[in-house]
Amino acid sequence: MHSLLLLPHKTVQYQCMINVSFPDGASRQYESGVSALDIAKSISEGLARKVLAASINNEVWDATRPITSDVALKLITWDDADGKNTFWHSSAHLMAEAVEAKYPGAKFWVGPALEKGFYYDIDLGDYKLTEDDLLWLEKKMNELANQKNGFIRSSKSKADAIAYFSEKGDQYKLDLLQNLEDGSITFYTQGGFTDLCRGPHIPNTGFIKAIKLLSIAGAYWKGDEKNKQLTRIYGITFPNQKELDEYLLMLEEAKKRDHRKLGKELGIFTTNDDIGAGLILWMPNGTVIIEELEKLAKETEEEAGYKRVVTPHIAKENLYITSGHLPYYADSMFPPMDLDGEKYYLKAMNCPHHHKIFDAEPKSYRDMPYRIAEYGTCYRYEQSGELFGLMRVRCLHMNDAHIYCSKEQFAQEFKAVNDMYLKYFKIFGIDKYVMRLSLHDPAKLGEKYVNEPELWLETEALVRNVLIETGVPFVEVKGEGAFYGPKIDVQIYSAIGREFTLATNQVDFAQSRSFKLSFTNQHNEPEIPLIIHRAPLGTHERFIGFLLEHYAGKFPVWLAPLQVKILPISDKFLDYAKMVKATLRKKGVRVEIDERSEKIGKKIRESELERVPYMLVIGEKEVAENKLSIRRQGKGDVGQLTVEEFVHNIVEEILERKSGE
RNA sequence: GCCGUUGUAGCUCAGGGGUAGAGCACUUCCUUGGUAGGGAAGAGGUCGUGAGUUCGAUUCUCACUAACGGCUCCA
Repeated sequence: MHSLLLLPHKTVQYQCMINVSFPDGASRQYESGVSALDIAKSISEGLARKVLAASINNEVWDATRPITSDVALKLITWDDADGKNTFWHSSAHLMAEAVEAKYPGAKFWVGPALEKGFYYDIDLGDYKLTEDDLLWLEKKMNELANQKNGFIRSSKSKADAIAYFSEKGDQYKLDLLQNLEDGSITFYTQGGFTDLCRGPHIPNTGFIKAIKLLSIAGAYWKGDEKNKQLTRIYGITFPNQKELDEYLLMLEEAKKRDHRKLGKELGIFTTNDDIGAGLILWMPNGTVIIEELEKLAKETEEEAGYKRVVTPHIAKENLYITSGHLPYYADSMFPPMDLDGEKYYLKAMNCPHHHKIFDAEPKSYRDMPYRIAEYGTCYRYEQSGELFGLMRVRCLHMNDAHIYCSKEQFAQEFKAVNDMYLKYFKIFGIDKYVMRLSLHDPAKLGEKYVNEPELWLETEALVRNVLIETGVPFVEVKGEGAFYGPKIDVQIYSAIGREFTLATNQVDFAQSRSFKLSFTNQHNEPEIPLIIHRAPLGTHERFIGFLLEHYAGKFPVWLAPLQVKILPISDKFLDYAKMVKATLRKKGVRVEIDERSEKIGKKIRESELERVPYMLVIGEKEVAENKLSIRRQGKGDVGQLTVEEFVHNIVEEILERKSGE
């Protein structure tokens, strides 16, 4: 279809040959003006059918774009990230074409590819898009895809482009054009739709074989909430129906381990309209997990030389003026209670309270590092639309601690904290996370970040070094630091793919000064301490939300709300069951008996669904042999043990906090 | 907070201008059964809250509230 010989304008280039080298080191000669797709065809038709784009000297190009100089070429298919990217971005154009067909006059902002799928932000005027419209659009997209329309690239001068969109009255594309340089402006047309676009695109729409439009959302133009809200349509496409089906199935599976669903099913937490949005009621099963986590934290922190403190949930306004939180975060705090002319705030963080404890008694270098820890209850007035299950709430219990140390002690202390994180992650088997070194944004000094450019750079270097020494891979992100210093954030993803900070380890070079904190050093001089804010287990809310999804509700034995369920086959064996229960209870094991007169099959089914790690089946045989039939959740019958053996095993499993896998 | 969707029994959901239904769970009875649902009967709902339209609203309209999908935000 795109045979070189059928393109007469290329005949002038016939004499000129170019050298194309391939990833395997081979190279071949082609006529100048050849496209990557032509080259693929010259290798095999089958390959050509799979080529979505091409990497030309490490730049992704349209597979159909003529190549006129010596290049290093790599053909890009669906198996490459760039291939999917090109495919999904092209799908966004296809969707835009369908949208324009239904709503002539729709104005388009941007339509990028995502990690999974794509979206397009569109101004539909007063029209409100419905779910039914999505079905119509899907159908239209399939129809347009079947037309196998090529994505045709063309260049335009900036003046022409401006004229084109001025006539269309498209202020969005005109805005995009402002930042583009003349000579680099390209348009792509497929079928009846033309869009300003840098590309690249797949050869034609026919590659898109399976289409699903997922959701409609509002999105502020340019991500600024002061701007108009555009309509955003999310979708995903695949080169075949099978992959789409698999993807949709995977989405459904992910929803099954959503912590909100599991939290309800397993009796972990609830909320109530009369109490308020984002205010979590921990039910008995959730409370067991909270207490186990606190036990772990207390043991770990005690061993690491922390002392525990307890502080009230409210404080006077002046505290937050001193801390500097109020000007930055007043909107995120519950409004103050005004009492006798004095304003009291619910605390949104524990730091200022802890600073006052540090300051309560004079400190010398002998007291340093001074480490104080608290599972502190904080209240944050998150905007209503931001609340999300356990992950984003208005009352949270933070695994907080503050370490006050000298500059010399800092690196060691910071590293010890980092090591504590890694220790925890090993216990929980957490491996899918990203360590993020969150830095300040120099452009926002004095606005979002305390105006101490040198201290920023100095502490950022200290933190970076700790990360390098630890050997954990990390990414650096500007503009994510706290207002008082850089930090390491541990980023995780919820079952439905949302990103959250699970834990955080922060440096603070500012608040010591605000609070006039100091200690007397070896030279009998006052010295300002550095402060480390750390929360390796984050908050109970977010951490347990994460754990629910991480374990899909199947907690390891030490965390499981109910660890053992005894299932007598009939009530004739209740006495033996009660004896076993008492033995386990004495060892601190959380155990219950299912005394109902139900069949064993039903008792097993329900215990399995409750995710009880161990089920003990007791019948005539067990009583006669003084044994237990053990069933492990998810694994079925695992054989018989004596009561003593089982107790020994489970106690060890709990004490060592074994992962159970 | 913004855009959109939703709110019916403890849970999952059907229904619809004439005050409501299923399955599971629950209670009682029968059943005493060996590794993922034994049988029967019963009880349970101001249809999220408030107002409006109507002879009549759970159903239509509006406001509020909460949840959900996003955006923005996230100490």
